[in-house]
Amino acid sequence: MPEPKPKRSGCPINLATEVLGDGWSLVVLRDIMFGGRRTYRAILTNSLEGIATNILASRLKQLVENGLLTAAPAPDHRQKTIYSLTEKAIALLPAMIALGAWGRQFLPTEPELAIRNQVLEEGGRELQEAFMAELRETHLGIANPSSGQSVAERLELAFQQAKSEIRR
Amino acid sequence: MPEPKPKRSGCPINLATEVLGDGWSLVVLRDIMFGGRRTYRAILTNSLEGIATNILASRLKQLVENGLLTAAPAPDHRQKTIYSLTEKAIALLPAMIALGAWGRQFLPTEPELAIRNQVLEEGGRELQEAFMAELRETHLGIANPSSGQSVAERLELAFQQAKSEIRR
DNA sequence: TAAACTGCTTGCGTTATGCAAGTGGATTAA
DNA sequence: TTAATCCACTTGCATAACGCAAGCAGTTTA
Repeated sequence: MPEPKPKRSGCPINLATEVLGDGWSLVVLRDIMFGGRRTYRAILTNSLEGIATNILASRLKQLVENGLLTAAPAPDHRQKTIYSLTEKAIALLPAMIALGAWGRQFLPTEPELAIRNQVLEEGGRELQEAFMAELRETHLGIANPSSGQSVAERLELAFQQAKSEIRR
Repeated sequence: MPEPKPKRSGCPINLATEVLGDGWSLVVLRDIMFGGRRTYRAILTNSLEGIATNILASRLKQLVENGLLTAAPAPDHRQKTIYSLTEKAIALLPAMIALGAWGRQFLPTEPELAIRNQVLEEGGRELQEAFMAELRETHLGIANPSSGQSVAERLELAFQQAKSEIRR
């Protein structure tokens, strides 16, 4: 059995850094959380930043080991692996939104790539909770009683609108 | 003149990761922001995680290059460098609090190291704003009209209380 | 039965990290 | 005045991580 490697310290910021403090973990989680990618191939071929195959494999493995993802074979294709967010990963949403809001304010973001984050930030705690409930339904199978247009749909719509506005 | 190196993408999460996505940047910022360290030596000798000298030097340089810190010689000691947070770094506070809250919930944090984060999270937006105003006064020289006990003092008090409670 | 798809692994060169020691200027104490 | 200490690093070197391109083995589809 793999014993947990010793932690540098018990400070929450440090521990979060030890889990997520590399160049790819948050980007992979973003693609699963906001982009709806569920497989190695889906992440790889749609990767905006061009993640390398070995890096993606190692990150997925690490995220599973750290309890942020679970892996299960696809029902229709034994070799295909479906990755699901855990509650631990879904609970990262507020931090990701805060980090994205900071990025939008201080870093040279592109509007159509920032729009999902903007919608979620402006939607406040209510919209964030609704999105987390959707993620829990999609990834954990926890029934979500909310009705009407899903947050995921709203995000996708905003993204498409932003894209078309930029093209003209 | 140093031309900016090409970004992997204009996504806010990715850009934030490119700036902060390593094992030390957030930890150094934490020590300056919450620990009140202002010099290389102060960070190094109090480092909970035992940062190496060359890594600290390279991170400080990087953080200055990325506009999160400014460096100025100390008035009493020409060789001593005082680092100050920029507005860009102070604006990271909400994200750091959110990340710390996540760490407290899902990672094996130690109570006395988590208490500052907890106080700030439970204090809500109001306390966060008050602390940011204090940081702006301390690091940017922007007058802070607020009176009474400072947030920094409250955090320190909570930390000392947590420490003494643990020792018995 | 072959082609395409699946999730990887492997080799290899480059870059980053980590440890220990050293450097050189500034300040302080005897 | 001189020695010790403080200050912010740098340097050398070993190890680990990253990044690119290619390859691989099982699965499914045409």
